[in-house]
Amino acid sequence: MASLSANDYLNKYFPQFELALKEKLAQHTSIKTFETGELMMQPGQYFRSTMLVVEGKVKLYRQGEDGGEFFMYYLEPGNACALSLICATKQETSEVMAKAVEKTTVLSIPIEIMDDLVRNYKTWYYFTLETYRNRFEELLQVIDSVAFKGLDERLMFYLKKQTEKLNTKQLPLTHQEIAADLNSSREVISRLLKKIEQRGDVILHRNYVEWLK
Amino acid sequence: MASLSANDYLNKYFPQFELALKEKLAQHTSIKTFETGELMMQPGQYFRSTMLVVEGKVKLYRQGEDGGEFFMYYLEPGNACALSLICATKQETSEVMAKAVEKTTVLSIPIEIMDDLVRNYKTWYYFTLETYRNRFEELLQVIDSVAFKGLDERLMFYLKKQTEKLNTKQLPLTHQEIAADLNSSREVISRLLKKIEQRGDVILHRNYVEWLK
DNA sequence: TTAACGATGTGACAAAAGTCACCAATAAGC
DNA sequence: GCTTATTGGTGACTTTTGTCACATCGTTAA
Repeated sequence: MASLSANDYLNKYFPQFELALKEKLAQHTSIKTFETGELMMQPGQYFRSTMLVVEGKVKLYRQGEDGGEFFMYYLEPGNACALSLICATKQETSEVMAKAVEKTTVLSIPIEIMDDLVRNYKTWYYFTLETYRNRFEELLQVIDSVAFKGLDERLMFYLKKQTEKLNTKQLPLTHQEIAADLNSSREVISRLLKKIEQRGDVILHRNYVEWLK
Repeated sequence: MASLSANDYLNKYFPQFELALKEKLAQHTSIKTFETGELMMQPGQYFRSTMLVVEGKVKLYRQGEDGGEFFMYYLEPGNACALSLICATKQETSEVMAKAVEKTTVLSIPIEIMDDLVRNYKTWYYFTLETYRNRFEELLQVIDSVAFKGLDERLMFYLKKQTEKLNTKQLPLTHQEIAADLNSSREVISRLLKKIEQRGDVILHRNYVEWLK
């Protein structure tokens, strides 16, 4: 992966930004990278900047008191972290975990210019609204699946979302990892996957699950 | 309840708004009322305006495909509907149900002036951020309780929240209503309440539950 | 007063999900 | 090669939650 400038990234992943906004951002952002597996955000942490993802993939999840995890959604190039937008502006702490699941590059925008951005750049304002809205809707979907559906349906929903986001039908997930994301147990997931395999919707392999739909 | 003007309401429930903003809003908002039980928002509906709650109480909940309900949170005087803020601006449809649980009055702000507001009134901009943030956090709490906790703990969490929001320890809720809000069944809730009563945390009465903590 | 209705209590059973114990297959390191 | 760790499969059992059937108790309306 060649090393791009902030400007290159903005043109590639944020083409909707008006020219003046891109120039402004190029001047004031710094580029940061995170290694695979690195924690980018955790409860209690303060933000001095907000982040635009431009390479890699970030997994957002909630952590329970008992240490259990609960997957919410991924951020990809072109996305911003809604929470960092809010928390940076308000100087409050975040409530979720964010982990780089691939080598990830972000543009880091200092909070000092956030006021200026939202006030003077219409495309930025719309971008933040869009971001809030999308994350809100993702959360609503998550709530739906937990509130109204059994684990079998949630598993299907999860696998479907993974194929979309990971952009492959060979999902590189162990049963243990799936169980963690859904806050369930490995045995239960194994059994449900078997059922789904017998229905013909997936084929199980070692270390990956093949989605057939 | 005496009939107040938009200006009165703004001074009472939105004192943090700068003077110029209050004047602007007073000029452009209309006052709407909803009767107890009236639906204010439902999936698929478009918004031509956003709403500031100034009297009453609004219940926001998600509706499942099978018709089941799932309570998310209440809006009270001084709150805005985060979704109407987003949806009005973006001209997209909402995804949740909102119902007035008391006679409710709102200030209705036409979308035409939203751009102006966020751009030229700093206190408005902060207010919207605060609104997003609060709703986001409430959703995260809801997710937590469903993802990590059993029905007994969720029930406790629910009752506690109700005492805070309804501002009374005599919760005017039937077991049936509680079951609906938690998307469970009446018998299960009755049994769990009995257990909680035996622990000494509540006393059960006909048509209401007394919270003792 | 009485019939009807809504709210609640409860036992019996079913279904879903979690837990425990253990085994088998594969991969990785030495 | 052998050993070990990881991954996945499975049966037996428990706990939690949902469902069904029915009883009881107040309240309300005719």
